[in-house]
Amino acid sequence: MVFKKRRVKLEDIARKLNISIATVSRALDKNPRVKKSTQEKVFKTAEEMGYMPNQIAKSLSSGKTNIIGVLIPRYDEPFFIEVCRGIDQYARNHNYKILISSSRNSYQFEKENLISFEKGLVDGIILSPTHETENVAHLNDLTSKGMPMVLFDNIREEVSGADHVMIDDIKSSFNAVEFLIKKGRKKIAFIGGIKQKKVFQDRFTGYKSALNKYKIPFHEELVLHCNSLDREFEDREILDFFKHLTTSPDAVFTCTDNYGLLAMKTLLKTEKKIPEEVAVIGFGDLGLGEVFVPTLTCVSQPSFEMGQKAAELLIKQLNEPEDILHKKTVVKLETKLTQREST
Amino acid sequence: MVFKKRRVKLEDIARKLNISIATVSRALDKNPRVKKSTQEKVFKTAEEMGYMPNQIAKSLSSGKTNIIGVLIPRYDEPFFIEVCRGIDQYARNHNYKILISSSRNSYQFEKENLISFEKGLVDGIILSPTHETENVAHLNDLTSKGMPMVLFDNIREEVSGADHVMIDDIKSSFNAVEFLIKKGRKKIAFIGGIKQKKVFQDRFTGYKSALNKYKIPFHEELVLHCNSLDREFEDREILDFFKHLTTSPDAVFTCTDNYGLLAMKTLLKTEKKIPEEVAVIGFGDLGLGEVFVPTLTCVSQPSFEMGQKAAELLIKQLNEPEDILHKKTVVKLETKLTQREST
DNA sequence: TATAATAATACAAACGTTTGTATTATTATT
DNA sequence: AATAATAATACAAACGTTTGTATTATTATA
Repeated sequence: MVFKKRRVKLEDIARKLNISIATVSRALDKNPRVKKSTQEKVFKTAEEMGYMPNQIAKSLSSGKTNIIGVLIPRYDEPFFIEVCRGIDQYARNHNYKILISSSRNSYQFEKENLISFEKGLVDGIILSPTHETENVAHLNDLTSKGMPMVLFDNIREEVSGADHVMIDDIKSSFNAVEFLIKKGRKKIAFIGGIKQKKVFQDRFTGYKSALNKYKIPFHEELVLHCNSLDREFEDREILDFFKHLTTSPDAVFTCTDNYGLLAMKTLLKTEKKIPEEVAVIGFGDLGLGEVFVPTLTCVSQPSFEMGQKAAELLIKQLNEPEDILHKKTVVKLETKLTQREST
Repeated sequence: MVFKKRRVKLEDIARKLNISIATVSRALDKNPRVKKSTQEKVFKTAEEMGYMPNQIAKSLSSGKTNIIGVLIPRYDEPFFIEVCRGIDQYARNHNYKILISSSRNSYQFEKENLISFEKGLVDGIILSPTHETENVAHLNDLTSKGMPMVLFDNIREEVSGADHVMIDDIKSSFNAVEFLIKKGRKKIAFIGGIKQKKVFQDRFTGYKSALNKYKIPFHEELVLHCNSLDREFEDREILDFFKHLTTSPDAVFTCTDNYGLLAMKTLLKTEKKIPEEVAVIGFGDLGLGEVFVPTLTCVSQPSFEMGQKAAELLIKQLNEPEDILHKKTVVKLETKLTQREST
C-alpha cells in the first residue's frame, strides 16, 4: 500500500449507516439516548472500519487533554525518575497521561517549559522548581490563571495557589545525625548540595540542631556544600574536601546517596575502615546504597509515594469546581532510616 | 480573584481591534499578507490581553501535534532514561516535545500504549519493544497506517516500516571478550539478561565466537542468563550462580553494568582479588561503573546518541511526503571499551 | 383513531485555530 | 478621472468531536 490511509472518522460511520454523527458519537459513548440495536450496529461498523477516536478533537471539544505536565530539573537523577514513576502510576490509574519535561536546572528553561504547558496541552502541572528559581511570579501567575499545580521537592512556600508535597527534611536529617551521635560519634561531617535548594538548607538545619541538642560543637571545617551540577565535578569537590580536613571525622552525613558513595569511596582510598573508624549515612535510598561494599545506611525517602501523592493532589484539583478558589494543601511524607553496613 | 479567567483567544483580539480573526492569526504569524502596522497593533494587543495560543486547536487544524511518543520497557533503567534524554534533546531543538510511556515489560501494556498514541496525540513513535513481544503485527499495522516509527535497543527485524537504531552487539561483546582473552584469561564467565531480547542473544553470540576464534572451550557452566526483571532477584541469581560454580573463572563478562557490579560484589565477598584473580567487564557504561571500588571496565554504549539518532530518523520520516512509501533505514552505532580498574 | 407521552434520532452550534477564496481599499497607470 | 494592478483584509469552510435543542418516530392512553 503506497498511500497512507485517511483516518476513519465519526462521519464515515454515520454515512455508512445512514444515521447522524451525533448518534454515532453517543452510541460509542453507550449513551442511553440511542437504542441498543443502533449502538450495536455502530460498534460493529466502527470495529470493521477500524475507527480510532481523535484525541485532539476530543480535547478541543471537551476542553480537557487528560495530560499532566511534569517538570523536573533533570532526568539523570534517580530521585526525579522515581517521582515520575509514582506520578505515572497514579495518573494512569485515573486516566491521565504524563508529559515530562526537564528544566535542566535553568530558570529560563523552567519558564519556557511552563509557557509551553500553558498553551493548553496539559490540564495541570506538577513541578520541582530549579535552584535558580528565585522569583516565583511565573508560578503564581500560572496558578492565578487557573492552572492547577503541585510542587514537590524544592518547594517554594511563596507559591500560594499550588499544593506542596515534601518530606520533613529537618526532622529526617536530625534523626540521622542523632542516630550517629547515639552510636558515640562526635566529629560528624556534613556534605550537602546546592545551597539555594530548600531541601539542602533544611537538611543542614537538622544536622546543626542535632549537634546542638547533644552539645556537640559545630565545626565549619566539617561542612561541605557541593555546588557542582555535574557528576564529574562532585567527585573532585568531595575528594578535595576530605584531603583538606585537618581533623578526621568519625562519621559523615551526606544529603544524597551519591555523595554518600563518593564519601565512602574517598575514605576507603585513605584506608579508613567503614564503619569502624568512620560511619556514613546517605540520603534518598534509591538503589545505589545497596550496590556498594559496604552497603550504605540511608535516610529512605518515599520518592515513589511522593509522586503518587502529587498526582493525587493534582487530580483532586482538576476535579474541583472551576468557580471556587483552591485552598492550598501541604503534605509531609515520612522518611525512615534504613540501616546497612556503613553504620 | 475567585473566578478563573476565560482564556483570551484570537476572536477577542479581533473584536478589540475591529478586524477579522484571520488577519489576527496571520499577523501573529508575521504573514506578509498583513501590513506591518496591523501586525504591530496585533502583537501589542495580544501582549496586553495576555494572549496564549491554544495548542490543541492548532493541532486539530494543522493535523500535527509536534509530539513524539516514546515507549520504553521501564523507567528505572538508566539506559532508557539516557536514550530519552537524547531523544528529548534532538526533539526539542526541532520543535517537538516527547511523551514518554512505559510498557512495564508487558506486551499487553505495550499494545495499550500504542493504541493511546494512535489516537492522534503523537505524530510519530520511538520505541523499544518488550521481551514479551513475540508477535509484531501491532507494530506493522501501525506503520502501515502511516504512523512513523523508529525502533531501538530490542529491535525486531520483522518490523518493516520502521527505522532501526542499534549497536553491533555481537561485535561489541566479541571485542570485550577478545580483550580478556588477550590479557591471558581462559575461563571467562558470561552473565546475560533475558534470553528473549535480541541484544542479549547477540552479546552471547559475540562471547561464543570470541571463545571460538581463540580455541577456548565453551563451558555451559560458566554461563548465566539472568531472567529476573526485578532488581532484588538479580542479586540472588548471580549469588547462586557463583556459589554453584565448580571451577572458578578468571574473568567475567556481563551484559549490563549492574550485573558487572553484582558480580564484583559477589566475588569480593569470596575474597577474590579484582582484577588480579578475576577480571570483570560490564556493558552499558551509564555511570555505575565509576562509583564502585574497583571501578568497572565497560563496553561503552552510546545511549544518548542512540536517542538523538532515533529522534533524527523519526523527524526525517515526519518530513517525508505523505504519499511515498517509507524506505527502512538501519543505523548501527559504534561502541568502545572503556578500561578501568576491573581489568 | 386521535392525541399525548416518550423514545429515538437529526440538526446545528461550539471548541480555537488555519487557510483558500472573495471582497474591498489603495496605489499606479494612462 | 477612469481603470488596472495590487495590497490589505474579510468571509467561510475545515479540522473531528461533543452536546443542547429541535424534530420525527413510536408507543401508550383515552
